[in-house]
Amino acid sequence: MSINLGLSHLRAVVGVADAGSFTAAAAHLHVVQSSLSRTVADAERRLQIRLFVRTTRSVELTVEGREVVEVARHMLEEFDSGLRHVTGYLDGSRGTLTIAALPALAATLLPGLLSSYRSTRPDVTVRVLDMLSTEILHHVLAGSVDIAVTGSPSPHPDLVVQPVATDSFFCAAPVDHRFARSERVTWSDLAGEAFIAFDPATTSVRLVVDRAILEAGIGLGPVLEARTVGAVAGLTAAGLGVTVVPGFVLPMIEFAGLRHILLEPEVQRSICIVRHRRRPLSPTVQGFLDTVRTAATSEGPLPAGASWHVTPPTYGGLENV
Amino acid sequence: MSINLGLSHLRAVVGVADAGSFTAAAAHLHVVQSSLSRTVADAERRLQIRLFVRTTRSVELTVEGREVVEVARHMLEEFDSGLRHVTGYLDGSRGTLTIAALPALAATLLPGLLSSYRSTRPDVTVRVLDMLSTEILHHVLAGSVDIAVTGSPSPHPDLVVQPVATDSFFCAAPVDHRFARSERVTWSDLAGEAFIAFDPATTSVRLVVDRAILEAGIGLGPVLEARTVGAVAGLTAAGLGVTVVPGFVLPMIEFAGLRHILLEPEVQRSICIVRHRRRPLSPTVQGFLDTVRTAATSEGPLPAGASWHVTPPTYGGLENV
DNA sequence: CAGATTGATGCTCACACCGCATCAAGGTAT
DNA sequence: ATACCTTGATGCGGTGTGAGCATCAATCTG
Repeated sequence: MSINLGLSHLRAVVGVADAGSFTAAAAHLHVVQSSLSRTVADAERRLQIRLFVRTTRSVELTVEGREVVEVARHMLEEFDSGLRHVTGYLDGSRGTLTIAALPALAATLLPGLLSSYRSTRPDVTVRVLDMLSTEILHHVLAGSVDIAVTGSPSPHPDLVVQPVATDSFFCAAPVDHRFARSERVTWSDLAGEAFIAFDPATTSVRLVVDRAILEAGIGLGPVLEARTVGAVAGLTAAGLGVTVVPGFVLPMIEFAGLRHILLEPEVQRSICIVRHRRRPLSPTVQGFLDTVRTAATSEGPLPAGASWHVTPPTYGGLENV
Repeated sequence: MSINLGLSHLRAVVGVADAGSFTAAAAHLHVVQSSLSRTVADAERRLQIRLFVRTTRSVELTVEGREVVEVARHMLEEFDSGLRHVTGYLDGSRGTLTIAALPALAATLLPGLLSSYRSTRPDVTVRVLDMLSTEILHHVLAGSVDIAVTGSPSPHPDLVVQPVATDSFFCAAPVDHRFARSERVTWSDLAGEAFIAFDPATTSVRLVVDRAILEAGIGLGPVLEARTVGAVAGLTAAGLGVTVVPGFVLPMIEFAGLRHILLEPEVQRSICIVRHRRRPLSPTVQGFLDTVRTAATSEGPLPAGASWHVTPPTYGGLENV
């Protein structure tokens, strides 16, 4: 005989737990305080347990309350994400496609793909949200985007990942730098070099670069950090150091007149399409995936150092996106 | 602007999809048909999409309906299991402990543990549900049991698995069989032997045995299948063949007066405690886990071929149950 | 063609939920 | 110390959702 709790009970309990106050939670949930008070009391009555200890001045979770809230929060997240998956899918059926992508990919890889896609489905409204890689995965999991295009995503049981391209890392240096005249540059050559790095909090590139530096067993010279591609390119062009960027970023730093040299040993990241395992594939999404596959097999143009990951013609064994 | 669907809508839609009929689904959901008809229509109105094509004689899912139902089903499963986790946890706080276990473990391993547990918490009501290994994991995932004791469970992201013991496999033979006089028996020795096997549909032991036989690269003689330990032991004692059982089953076949010999190379299965990652640990569950740890470290008595998996005193790196 | 069964619809009613007003209790400020 | 403010709880009235009952049109069956 399971206890009958509704969604409103869960939202009320989690809301109060998060806000730490009935009044604040009520405002946040767009109901009046009295209603919320009743709903929480009702939940406690149904569970036959006290979830909060209230004094007239403060609200605190009980031990049991803390556990219940954790489970309830997960239930609500699952419910809401399910709802978003459904509405997103239905929007897709009505002609909307929402894609999350890394800024560099949104600027270089996506335009060509979307141009091809537009020619096959001119009626579809496409939204591109450029954001950081961790944010991207959250959006896919939460169901607020149809698919995502990102680099080497961390595995997750609810995510289906399909590599579509690989992207090599280059050293970019000002034209008067000694690297600009050399035929080849290795990671070890970066030892002691003044370096312009991406902000680790905002770009996933930094992670890969740090790791490669670590594996080369060297130390950099003075490091200068910047958040945007433009700033990094500008600082590099000004002679403040060299930098390392993936191939898909090269077109975006062209303006600065830098020279780029493939770093050896070659370090690659894979560019992947990520979608939620349980999100139904709407016609618009399916169409986009078809476009990507066509582009990959026909080897459409890509920036230097990047290449399509050609999907085998038969999908046996491989998870079909 | 997300669409506002309630649990009742989801239950109605999934119910109709499963029953294939409004009337049947209404009966199953304990509402009248008219109410269900309205609820589904309301869900379709809110989603602005047709989920079912109805003739007056049949109901069929649309393409979109099929996708929506799949997501909705998952949402309901998640919701209901969350509810069961909460109520199960609260029951635990009130003094109830529900354990799922393989029949052999419920008969041999659990009694001693529960006896110790009873001495520390005499007020707790303990329920033991013995069932097959696949069923066991379903119950843990669905939240209908606190924990489970089973052998080598398949990994699952929502399951926390803690090995507590290992169990070796023995060949059991009638006293007048040649194996009964031999010092050692290898898996290869089983080649061509008449064999009493467990029904593969009802016991997980069969899987392990089949695999070991396969790896030994031999074929058995005539195979006789039975479903219960008693039947297997009886058939073996009657001279109809030899059998292979794990150590925890040995006490249960003692009555038949069989001889058992450790099979070489030694094949083991690990006996594990399994719990749901998000299920809060009630005092009763925590107490039982403490009892198990105490029994393991004090090396309490076990059947032949079985040994405790002593948990390292520090839990660094290991997932603490 | 008559009867049975299907899902949809008009009607009524009950209950849950919401908002407003108010209260008691416990902090805060002068 | 006392007046004031903020907190959560509660009495009350209104409303909307959802349930059940009765019935209908459409269709299948014999």
